[in-house]
Amino acid sequence: MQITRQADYAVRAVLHLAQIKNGERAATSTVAKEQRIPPSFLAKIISQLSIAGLLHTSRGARGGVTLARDPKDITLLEVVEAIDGPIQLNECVAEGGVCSFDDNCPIRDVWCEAQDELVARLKKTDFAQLMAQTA
Amino acid sequence: MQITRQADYAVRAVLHLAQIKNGERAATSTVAKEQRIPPSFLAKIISQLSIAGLLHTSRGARGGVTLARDPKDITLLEVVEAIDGPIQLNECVAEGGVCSFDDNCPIRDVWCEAQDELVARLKKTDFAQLMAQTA
DNA sequence: ATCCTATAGGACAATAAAATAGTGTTTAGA
DNA sequence: TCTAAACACTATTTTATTGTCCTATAGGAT
Repeated sequence: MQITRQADYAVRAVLHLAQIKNGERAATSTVAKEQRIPPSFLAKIISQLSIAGLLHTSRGARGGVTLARDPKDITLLEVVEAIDGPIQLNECVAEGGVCSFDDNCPIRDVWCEAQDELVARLKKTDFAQLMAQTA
Repeated sequence: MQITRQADYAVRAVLHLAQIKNGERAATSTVAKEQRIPPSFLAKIISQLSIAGLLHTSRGARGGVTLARDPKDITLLEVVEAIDGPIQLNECVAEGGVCSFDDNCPIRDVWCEAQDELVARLKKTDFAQLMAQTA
């Protein structure tokens, strides 16, 4: 019942990028150092975030990473789900509906509700808000 | 970001016991069969729930398991935490405060809030409520 | 007393997932 | 063209999860 280290790193990395003025590029290695993330681990995370369309990367000398959108248009939920996949508090709470019990299983219901609440909260939290709190 | 199978099994087992009239004892093997839980796995789960004080066990012939309290006095949170340990959405959200960053880390804050909300919901859900929904 | 049944609990196996390291390739700016 | 940086793999290490199995032990019932 915890997000992975990867997702936490991803959130910190995105917040770091959001805090750079003028949307300048930052090297993965720099982000890694400042956020204390194992560099080669962060590389993979950056890659996934890029595939998810959350940030742009550019290769070559003076290359680096930037946010693909305005911080206020990136939600915590997007970043977490890009890394950890969709949030699912219990196995039976899935699209396919793998629950082998009743359709009106009370256990499934309560997890669905709790999950919806959590997802809603993460969805309404964007990175502009997170930045504001630091200052 | 998911409760373990163990915790899910525990919840189903407790709900099963709650549904037995007159608080009669049920054998672990019976519960296992009806809830489709691997029997020897359930034995260990039952043991943990017993240590946590959520249910009473009695050995010997015609022994079995009963709830230690009224279903309405057992919360979903208690059962889940008895098995999975305290709910912690992110590593930095812990008692010791292992977060190596600022005290006012915005990331930590948002996870704390989301976690509090989730915990509150699980705490206010008791097994009498869950039973009511089945009927 | 002595069966018989059911919990208690430890050892251990099989996956699975998470976290990290490493290595070479490709790209593009200076 | 040299170099810095992302990219794409692969491998390794560690830890958690999900079980199984086996033996001990307690306690009713006869």
